[in-house]
Amino acid sequence: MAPPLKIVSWNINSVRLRAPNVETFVAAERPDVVCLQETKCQDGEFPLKAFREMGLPHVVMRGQRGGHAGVAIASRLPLELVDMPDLCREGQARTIAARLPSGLEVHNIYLPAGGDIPDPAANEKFAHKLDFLERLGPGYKTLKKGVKRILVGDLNVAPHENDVWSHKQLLSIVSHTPEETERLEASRKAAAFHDIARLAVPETQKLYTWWSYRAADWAASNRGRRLDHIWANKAALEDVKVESYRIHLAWRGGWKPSDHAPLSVEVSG
DNA sequence: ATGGTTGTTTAACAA
Repeated sequence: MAPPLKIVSWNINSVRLRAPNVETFVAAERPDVVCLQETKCQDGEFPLKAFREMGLPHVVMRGQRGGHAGVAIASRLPLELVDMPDLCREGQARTIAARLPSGLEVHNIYLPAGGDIPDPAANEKFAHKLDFLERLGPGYKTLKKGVKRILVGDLNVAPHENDVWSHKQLLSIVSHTPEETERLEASRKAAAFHDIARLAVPETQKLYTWWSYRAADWAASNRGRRLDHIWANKAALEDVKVESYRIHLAWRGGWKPSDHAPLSVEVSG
């Protein structure tokens, strides 16, 4: 039987600065596919050589000018770009998808953070975030059925009560408002995706993937949020078995860490 | 209740 396929999602917050972090992570965890968000570099600036040396020579990427956003998929196996739904009305570099030799599609999304004020009338960035969330469900509904798809990324929404350190205190904080959490769940269900984290870990258990840089001691205060996600559709779950789901906390610490920890899922079959 | 940090690109902006 073939060994499991290990897929990672990581908001790296500048891939040029943190290529060494990716390198130590890849050496320790040996993932087959690494999906990155907030690469913050244009395509010509991507550290391809470092990824080749990590054993991830196949890279598809989408960067933009100005040092914002940017997504990439790096893989041990060959990748073939596939079309994605049009989710970003601003045309930013927030989505990329590729097909593996097995036919499994990996979709990588960096959803807008949405600014600080949770009011679409007062905050254009929040309006954009809600629009992106609303496009997600219908966008995926139009894609061909029966294709195995795994969707990963920094979706910048913590949907459940135990996806944040304090449900009550975060209800009016962007990332956990009902406007966002309801849209995310509605879109996920409309697109027939399953939330791998909550298949693997009961909803009663706290799960975080992001901790603010602004805390004096992020681990001690542990005021985290689960902003990063791994979803799988029915076709994928019928074909493969989820062997593990992990949040790699160690990489939130160490040398110049991203404010997001990497997530991994192993699928076999 | 407020401010706290980081990265990119150059004083401001996004997160």
